[in-house]
Amino acid sequence: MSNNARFAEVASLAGDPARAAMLHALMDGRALTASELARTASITPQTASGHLTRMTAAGLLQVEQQGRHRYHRLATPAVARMMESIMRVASGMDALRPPPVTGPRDAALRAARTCYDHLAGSLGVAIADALVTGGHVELTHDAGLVTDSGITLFTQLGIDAASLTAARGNTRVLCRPCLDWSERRPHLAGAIGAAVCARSYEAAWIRRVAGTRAVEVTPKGWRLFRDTIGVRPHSLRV
Amino acid sequence: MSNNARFAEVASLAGDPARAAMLHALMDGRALTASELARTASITPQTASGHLTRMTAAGLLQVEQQGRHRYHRLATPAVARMMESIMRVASGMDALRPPPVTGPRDAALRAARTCYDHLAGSLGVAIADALVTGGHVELTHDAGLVTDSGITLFTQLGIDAASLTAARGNTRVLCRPCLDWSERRPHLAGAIGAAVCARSYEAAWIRRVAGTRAVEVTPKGWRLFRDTIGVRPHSLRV
DNA sequence: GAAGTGCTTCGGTCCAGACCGAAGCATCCG
DNA sequence: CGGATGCTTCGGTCTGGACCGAAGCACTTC
Repeated sequence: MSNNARFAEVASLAGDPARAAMLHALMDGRALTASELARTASITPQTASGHLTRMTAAGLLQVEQQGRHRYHRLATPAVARMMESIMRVASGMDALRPPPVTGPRDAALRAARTCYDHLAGSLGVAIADALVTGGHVELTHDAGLVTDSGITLFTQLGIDAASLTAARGNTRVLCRPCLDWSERRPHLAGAIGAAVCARSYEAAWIRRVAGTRAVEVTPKGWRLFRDTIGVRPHSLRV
Repeated sequence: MSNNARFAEVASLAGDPARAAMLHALMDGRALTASELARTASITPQTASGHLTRMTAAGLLQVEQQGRHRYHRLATPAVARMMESIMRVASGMDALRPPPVTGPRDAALRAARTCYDHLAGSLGVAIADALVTGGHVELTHDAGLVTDSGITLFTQLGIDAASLTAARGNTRVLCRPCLDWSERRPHLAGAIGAAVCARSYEAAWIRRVAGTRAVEVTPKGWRLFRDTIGVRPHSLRV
């Protein structure tokens, strides 16, 4: 199959509303069963099965059999990044068009959600802002860098930032900015973003809201984000 | 229209072979006429016209009337990034599957091409490698950083790297790595990548190959890439 | 073994949309 | 002005694929 045909196949797989809904449901990195996915997409199991088979064959999904359940997850982080980049175009971020009217159903998602493996939404942006303001991270739309003071802070949070220098003799801890489709400003992604998110679950600073990508911040989490990271409450729209 | 519907619309626009071909033809950042795009997609002008209207309405393309020609270009860099990220998934980079067999028609593209606003392919990767080896750039899969020696080198090449520090009181010049779908390794993107590419055209180190995204390196360019940047010829597959 | 649950395969319906021919507007040129 | 060129709109055909009901298969539980 030619490059162009493979490209079109992948894009068109993401381009069906039912499949898009299923892919979105998987954007938090968890693995869901076929029936759960069918429900979120509001289609019958047999229709969902067809979709899932095609997406797995094309390399978008990975499936794992467990008893009589089949758990589906995004095959690679690259798929999550692709979803993000499509969302960004779809949200018309760069257009002059006014921001879309948002229903109340989106509120929780806009406040705080996961973006595959890191935090996004108002919370994600506020954390990134606080880190920049505190001089712990330098961030452009292209890339990001953890400063020495940042390494200290992350260590204090229980994240071994220094070990994330990664590959090819780098001395600096770099991180990836990810443009937030709801906030239209960058938040922290990459290895550091993933580590912050993982640690936040582990230490119970945040917890999942059942059935969505939204997360909620625990009282303990509020204190920590405010006192240790320096998140300004008024910068959050919750 | 709901978020999910807008997402699906954008993805499905990219998911038609004819439209995908047109979008690919625009990936070098130039603006092409409707008939040129119709030809590259092997469809009639009236069919192309419909496609172009839809893509423009959805914010994927921007159109500029000039006499009786209508020039179409990608609306924003975000669209180009979206295309890249879909290509990456489509190329199955992360899968264990062996690299796809490539026809001779791809050879020029694989050797050197533009990726919207920067250099990619074997050439792009070789330049990135040389910069890393020379200690001019630090690069992970997440982000990149131009070192002091890099700033000196870029200045010497006629690129004012220091002015690219960008926004929010950053002191460091950061850059974005972009995973190459043909080489499966990162090359230099972001502001620095774009500046290198633009300067390369300006100084005639490279030139476009008519009708494709492929570029060819001029003799002058070979010398410069080898002697000044330190590109090792054997690392290029041309 | 029998019954229940999760998932897939098969068969058939139905519709969105990709496509082209023909015709209609613009714009440019002689 | 008249003819050529670039692009769009209109009308009609046709196919891919999304969808569901029914049936079949796999696994689990009683």
